[in-house]
Amino acid sequence: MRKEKPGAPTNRIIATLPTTERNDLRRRCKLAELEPGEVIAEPGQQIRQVYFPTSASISTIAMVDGQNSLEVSLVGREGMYGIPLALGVSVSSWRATVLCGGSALRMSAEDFHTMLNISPGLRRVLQRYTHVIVSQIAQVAVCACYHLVESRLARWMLMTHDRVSSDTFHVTHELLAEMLGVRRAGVSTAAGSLQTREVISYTRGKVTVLDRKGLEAAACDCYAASEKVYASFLG
Amino acid sequence: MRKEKPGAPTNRIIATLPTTERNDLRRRCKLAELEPGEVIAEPGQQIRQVYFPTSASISTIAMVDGQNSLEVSLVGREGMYGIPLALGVSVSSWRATVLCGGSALRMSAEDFHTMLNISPGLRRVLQRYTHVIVSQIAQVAVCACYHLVESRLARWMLMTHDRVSSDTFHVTHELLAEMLGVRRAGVSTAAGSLQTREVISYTRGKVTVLDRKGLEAAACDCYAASEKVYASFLG
DNA sequence: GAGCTTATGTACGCTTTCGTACCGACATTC
DNA sequence: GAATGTCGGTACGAAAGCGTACATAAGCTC
Repeated sequence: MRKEKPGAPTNRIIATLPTTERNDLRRRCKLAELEPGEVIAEPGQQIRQVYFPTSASISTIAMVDGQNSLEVSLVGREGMYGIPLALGVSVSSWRATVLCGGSALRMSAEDFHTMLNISPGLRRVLQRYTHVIVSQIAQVAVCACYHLVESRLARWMLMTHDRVSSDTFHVTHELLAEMLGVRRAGVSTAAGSLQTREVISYTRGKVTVLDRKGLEAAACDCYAASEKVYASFLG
Repeated sequence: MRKEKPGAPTNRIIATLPTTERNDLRRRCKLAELEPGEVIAEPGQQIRQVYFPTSASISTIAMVDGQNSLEVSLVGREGMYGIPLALGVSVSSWRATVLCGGSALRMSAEDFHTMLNISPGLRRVLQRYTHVIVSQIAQVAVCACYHLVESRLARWMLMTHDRVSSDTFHVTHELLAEMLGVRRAGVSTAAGSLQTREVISYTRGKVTVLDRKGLEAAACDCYAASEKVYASFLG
């Protein structure tokens, strides 16, 4: 395992662990460089690895009726991909893909089970993280049901902005449409509106957040609600 | 505790436990009669009791923007209300109300924690049940995003039909509208269409399922998907 | 720098649902 | 059996988003 430089990005789940358990876990991890678009899991397939992103972000997307889709959760360095394994389930319900490339600590399913057995701290933090994920998925449901595309887009931008620590990231309208469960043309219109107000700039898949406050104003309350849940249970 | 008659309705979570653990759990439960409309939990409040319905059904509803709402899960005798406690979280994110009156086994939060400590079988089945709930909430999100009111209504009817073992149950259009996240008038139209086709009959809050197959045909694939998840992990 | 691919902007008519309102039917209470 | 409250059917224009299509523009390959 490569040694991280001091001040290097860390995963916040791992950061909560007591030193011994953290070292046990790190020893079983490999540092992986994830490429955007890389598929980590497909619905119905076995989950063979868990991921603790340190700078990458991973999107989990439910597939619907063979053609539609909806992002149900977004994992950055605040979380982990592989929760079903912690619940005694080894198959993935959803597709998981790398959204923003970057690094992540990766561990085999076997080592993960070993860690769950020997690390009470890991069990505890993952229980709470599961609760956060449940809340977030419910928030996705509510948001998809009630809020306008533009607000939902702003929320998505904010969540990604929090998860990758850069004002710039890559994602096309096409991909956003798949995640938000709307038409590509709908994303273009909403993004155009945010651009006109100089809240973001957008060129060929490269988004830059220009005005974070403006973005927060454009988003629905779902963003604040989600952040509050995270802060309460994992802050 | 009242003794149940042989053949009396049982809770399916409890039914999976080995005899000793099941008896331990039963000893800590009281049989409660739940009235329709009774509020079991409010968002932000402590969860003081967990419920294992044996014939009642409990609806958990996320509140949005102070006026709107959406049902995120439906608990009948196949499940339990109180999952957050098993994840180390003691406050409820959602409102929980009794939908169809009936009986449930009720246990205090303290006893529930004791049971989690002494019963590996309970821990295991509740982990799997948590996974099922996560999948169902994601299905709600997808369904709210993509499917028509009439299909969603049919799905809801099917899920309730499965959970209370009777072809007749009580629920007003008003309440259905709150659960599906649509207008009351929208529910009336959709229900009217199902009535015209003699799939259900509806009079002043009393629904009767006349044609189960017809209802399945009217529902979206979300129903089948949810049932499949349940069968795989708790069947 | 020509040609191709990918990404974005924009337009059109159509469908669904929304917000709101009103009315009739039924149930309960006095 | 009259009054009151609840429940359900229906109507209307307005809004949002859909499916689709086409054009422009930016990057990539050769």
